[in-house]
Amino acid sequence: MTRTLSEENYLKAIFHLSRNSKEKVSITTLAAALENTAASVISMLKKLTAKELVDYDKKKGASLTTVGEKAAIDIVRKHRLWEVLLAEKLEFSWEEIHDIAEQLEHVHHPELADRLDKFLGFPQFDPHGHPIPDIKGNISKIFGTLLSESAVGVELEVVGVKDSSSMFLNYLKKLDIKIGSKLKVEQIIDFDQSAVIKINNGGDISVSRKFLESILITSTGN
Amino acid sequence: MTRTLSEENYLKAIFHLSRNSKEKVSITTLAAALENTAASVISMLKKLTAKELVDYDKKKGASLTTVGEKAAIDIVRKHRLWEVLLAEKLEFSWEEIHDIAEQLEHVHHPELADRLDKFLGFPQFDPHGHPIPDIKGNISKIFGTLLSESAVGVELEVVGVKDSSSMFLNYLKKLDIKIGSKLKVEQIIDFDQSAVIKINNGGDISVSRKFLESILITSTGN
DNA sequence: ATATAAAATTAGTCATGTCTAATTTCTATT
DNA sequence: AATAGAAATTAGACATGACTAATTTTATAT
Ligand SMILES: [Mn+2]
Ligand SMILES: [Mn+2]
Ligand SMILES: [Mn+2]
Ligand SMILES: [Mn+2]
Repeated sequence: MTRTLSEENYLKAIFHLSRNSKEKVSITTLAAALENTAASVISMLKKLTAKELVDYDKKKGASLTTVGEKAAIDIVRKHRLWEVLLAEKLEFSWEEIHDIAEQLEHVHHPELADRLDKFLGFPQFDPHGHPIPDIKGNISKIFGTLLSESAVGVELEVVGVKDSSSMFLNYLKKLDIKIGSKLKVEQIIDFDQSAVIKINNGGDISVSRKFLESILITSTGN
Repeated sequence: MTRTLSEENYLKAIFHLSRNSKEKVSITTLAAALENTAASVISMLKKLTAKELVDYDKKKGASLTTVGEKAAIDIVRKHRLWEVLLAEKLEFSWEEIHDIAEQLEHVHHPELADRLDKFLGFPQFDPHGHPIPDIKGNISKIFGTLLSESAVGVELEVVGVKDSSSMFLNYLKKLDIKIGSKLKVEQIIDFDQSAVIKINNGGDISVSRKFLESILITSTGN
């Protein structure tokens, strides 16, 4: 009953996608997330359904069974713990760790996650600000809200990113934005929902709606 | 030009097998080492030959090209560095680390080995006493000689194992033999080349020839 | 030199996981 | 209700890396 790399990636994708919208995940959505075709997704979902890791066919869309969700959370836990090790111990930067963790998350050993967890001092969040499931699979609420939901003029602090791709993180690096950076939304452009923001009380720059939806912040009073 | 897990395991197997005997490796030998059939080995060797990682067909047997050897050493380096991390940082024991490292060695990132190396303080040997290739691919001579080559009555110290399988290491654990343990060969049985040995100046036990060929020792004077 | 055994090779099959190209089934909109 | 477009599904192909069952080649012993 050991899972293949592909199976694990499907489970994780379903987990993340149904986490946001809370609903069942469509073939099309999964296909886009995994960069596979709909045909491939369907055949894998059949396989996962047979293994009782996924509920499908019912209406439209897939969801994880209890066992499937447990497996997915385990992968996410490993992924985020490895990211902490890569960043804190091996001195990899924000934009490098995700792709390496994407490989490390598939290393199997019953005790590995727990040993890592202990060695790292039971971290609560990974370097991108995402909560690390604990040994029992409990996940704390995500910390912070999307920058896109912030009011204009309020002093904000970056607590995480929604998108961990190296493309996005390299962009942030160029803008000198990291966890702890100060942001302020100066204005929203009605036309396309883009915005002008101020970074670390420095100069103003213009960013897209997509950008605003990829950063997690908290308000720091004011 | 990224290598698959299978390709990497073949390269590593050829490397280890040609290291001992210094000669080209036969299909049969490789098949046994990889627990695959001869037919499978041949088709993979053709593939690796086409990729110019292996020289084959010539006479009988396979050997690594310069590029292939570089790749193999890189995998061995990662394997052993990960073993050090698993043992020293994550507190895994002798017999657990090899199988996990077998997975970790296939994680790809150009800087990963070097970062690990630095974090671990540039270890020279892995927890089984095997030399870790340095950043340039240089490998120190293996430390110690086989227990099977020791004279009777000489005080010896365990410096490593030749066989890192959990089956063998669990056996050693039961015998309370680890790196640093004291051994003495009391007598060799002519009939089957088995031996009676003394462990840590304790009781005598009888072990097979295969056992004697799986332990690396140094003489400690006397 | 010849028979026998071992080793290498070829041919064909299979499981996985992907794809493309139909085809079918929904969903909207008029 | 009819119909265009989107989403899901099916059918068939393909790459990878294994396998089994011949067959051929090579080595060894008489
Ligand atoms: Mn990540
Ligand atoms: Mn992954
Ligand atoms: Mn090992
Ligand atoms: Mn391996």
